[in-house]
Amino acid sequence: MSRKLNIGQAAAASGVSAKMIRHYESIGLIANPPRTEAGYRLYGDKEVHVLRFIRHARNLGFSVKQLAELLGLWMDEHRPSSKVKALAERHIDELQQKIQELQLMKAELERLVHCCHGDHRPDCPILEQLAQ
Amino acid sequence: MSRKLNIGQAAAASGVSAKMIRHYESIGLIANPPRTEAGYRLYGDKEVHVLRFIRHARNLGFSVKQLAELLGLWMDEHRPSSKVKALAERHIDELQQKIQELQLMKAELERLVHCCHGDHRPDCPILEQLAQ
DNA sequence: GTTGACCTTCCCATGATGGAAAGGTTTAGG
DNA sequence: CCTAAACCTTTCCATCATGGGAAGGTCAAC
Repeated sequence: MSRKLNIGQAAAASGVSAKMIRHYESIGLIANPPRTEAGYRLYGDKEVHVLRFIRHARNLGFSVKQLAELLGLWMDEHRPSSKVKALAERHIDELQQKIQELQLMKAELERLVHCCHGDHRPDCPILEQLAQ
Repeated sequence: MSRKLNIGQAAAASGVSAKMIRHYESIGLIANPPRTEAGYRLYGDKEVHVLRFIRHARNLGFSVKQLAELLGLWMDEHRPSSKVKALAERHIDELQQKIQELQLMKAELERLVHCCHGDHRPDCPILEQLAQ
């Protein structure tokens, strides 16, 4: 009883914008869906399921490239879960590296901000440090 | 005694790539430098100083837009340091928000990874969670 | 039967950075 | 003095994920 949805309805049902659905199709991440006679894309439950999977992975910060791998593993009945785990661990490492970068920036900025009076006078250790 | 540098030398002296120096010029972040008869850009100590300032600010994660503000304040003899401090604090907040986002992703991923056996079998809580 | 809300494709923009092509200049070595 | 290497110039294209908008076709409701 799963009647087909057009792209707007599929977007609403999956949380992926229509714009991005078309984009994912154009880069080959998802299959070309069937069309109506007028050319409207039609999505069934299965396609919406894939789109939701994509949204969840994107929410966890996976790149589209990693997404392609994840989708491949998801579709593969014979995947070893070790591959999925390794992929996720690689991503965790990337996230950690990014977090650390940002934390270093933040710590340095906080140090500078604590040194700055922040009043009407022009003297400012922040600018001085940037100018070195 | 500050002889003029061409763009490659200015890049080496400031740590900003020649490519980016031209880019900053094209978007109006820095002034158009004088040129030789052949059209080569020429940079003096002052310009290199500005470029170093830019690099330091970029290293702290300031956007080019914020950079324009920072440069304006740096040049302004009558700036109130409160403005610089406010700008920096705004940036700290942005960094913190980004850090938190990434930390949430990482925490969720770690939770999933800990549930996954990571062996030759296909069963994988990570994929199951993504598929929901 | 018209209007509004969809859909289609195509092009452009973001932000910071790099690559490469096609052509001119300068410099060092022979 | 000539040539080759190492510069410089501009212009275009690419990244990555996303959105905006235009121009035009379609569908549903009143």
